[in-house]
Amino acid sequence: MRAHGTEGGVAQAVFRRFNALRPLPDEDAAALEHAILEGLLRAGPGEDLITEGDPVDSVRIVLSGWLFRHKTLEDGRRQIVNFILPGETCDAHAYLLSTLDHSITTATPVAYAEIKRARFEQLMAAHHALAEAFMCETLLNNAIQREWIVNLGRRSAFERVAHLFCEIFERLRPVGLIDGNSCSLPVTQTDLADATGLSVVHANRTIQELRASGLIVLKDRTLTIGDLEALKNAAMYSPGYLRLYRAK
Amino acid sequence: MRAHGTEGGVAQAVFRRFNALRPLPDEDAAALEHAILEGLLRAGPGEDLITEGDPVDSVRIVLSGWLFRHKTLEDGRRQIVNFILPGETCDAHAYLLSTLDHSITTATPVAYAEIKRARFEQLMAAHHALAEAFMCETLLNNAIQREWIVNLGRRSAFERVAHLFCEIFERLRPVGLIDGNSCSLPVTQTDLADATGLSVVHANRTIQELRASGLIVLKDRTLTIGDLEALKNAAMYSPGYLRLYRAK
DNA sequence: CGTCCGCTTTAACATAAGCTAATGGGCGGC
DNA sequence: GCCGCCCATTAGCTTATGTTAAAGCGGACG
Repeated sequence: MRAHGTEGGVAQAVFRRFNALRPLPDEDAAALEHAILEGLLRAGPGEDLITEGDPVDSVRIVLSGWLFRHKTLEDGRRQIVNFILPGETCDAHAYLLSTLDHSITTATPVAYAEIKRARFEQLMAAHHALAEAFMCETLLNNAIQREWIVNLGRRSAFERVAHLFCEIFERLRPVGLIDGNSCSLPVTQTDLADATGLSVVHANRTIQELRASGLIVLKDRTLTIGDLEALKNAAMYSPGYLRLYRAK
Repeated sequence: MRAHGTEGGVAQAVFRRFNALRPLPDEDAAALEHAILEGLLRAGPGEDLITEGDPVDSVRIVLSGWLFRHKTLEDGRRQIVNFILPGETCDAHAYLLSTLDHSITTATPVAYAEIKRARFEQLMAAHHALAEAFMCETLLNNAIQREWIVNLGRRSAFERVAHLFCEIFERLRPVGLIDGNSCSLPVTQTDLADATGLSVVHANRTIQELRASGLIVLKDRTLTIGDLEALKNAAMYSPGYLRLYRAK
């Protein structure tokens, strides 16, 4: 399994992430941890956590495993709209709009915590820094989605896939899920195609191209990036939008 | 929400919009109106309100006019990431992340209100419903951006442009800016191309196609949609993500 | 009252990416 | 140990969209 570095309980990824995004006072962190421990759940791979149009009345925080948000057109065309990585929150505040406009499906086995709306709101009211941190989580998610729009609208297939790999790598870094220059990439090429707006065939061609140019190794669901700067250049990746600074 | 938005105050669009999205108690509406009136500003067309990387320390609410959010790659490729229409908020809470990850530029003359961070936070603290309403504003913006990702990733040029037109029409409706089956569309075809991830030439071809199929008339910056249902079908538009219900 | 300029439109050609289909490889079930 | 299934890969062909270039068009302005 993954070597998680320092000991830190099931919610370690969550706190590493908040630490990189917006550090929490001890007291607030403790309150959140408490709430998380109350609502631990698990899901297998390929499970729908929530489906487009479903009512939302809780907040889910991912402790381990990958999920993705996606929407599907009537005729079956599917677009993955974001990945949800360990430490990230599925739908902070989403209950305010009653229903979700997209579906969330697990890519791997997932451990997560479910906090009911009332409990969550009580927590936010009592802990201002926590409320701000979750707000930041939502804003960051927003920023990532904007970058995806740029990716789909203005980057070539090659750049798109390269960009996605850079982003995932940088998002896994603060939660301690990269190992040297490698990280796990537990999704199929079909998923990558649906995330980059490409056909599976072309996604595969593009990955071959990335391999051929020596920028990546992708084998056994493990991504290795020899020269991250080179990959970022190839992707026209401009740092900053992720705002995950204080990471160690 | 009695007097606010019903008569022609400057902030009418704002209150109509909140009324459709998440109605405000009179008291909260009054407090917001007060804050808006304190910070009235204007900008000409083609002005950058804020540029990628700039620090943010206020919230801007658009009273009239169009703007767009955009990001530009090093080599000049530009992607419009969203339009900001009358009644919408530029960057609620964005100050939490210190700087903005994209630029905001006016497409037309714009009237807006600027509320300083401290003032805004004080307002949110004192008026819970207002805080929730702005939260909804952010969430809705998020939902729109997800739909744009689907648009760019999985819809054809024809569907994309059709979809954008449907969305704009539906977003203008609750603020009272549609007139029968027409609305203003004060942007160039270059802008439409940058919003749909197309080249200008192809955007133009696509608009011709939409005209030829009788779905739209676009002339003098005015968009007319003869049969909105037909256009929605052509666009594979699925309602719901906008959540602008209670509109009259 | 002509010229410049920004925007739209058209044309001709180039190419990135889609589609269909077939093959191969690994792995679990029987 | 063989079968079937999911996933990755390759090939061959089609097409949607990009690119470059040039022309039309109306308004602003001197």
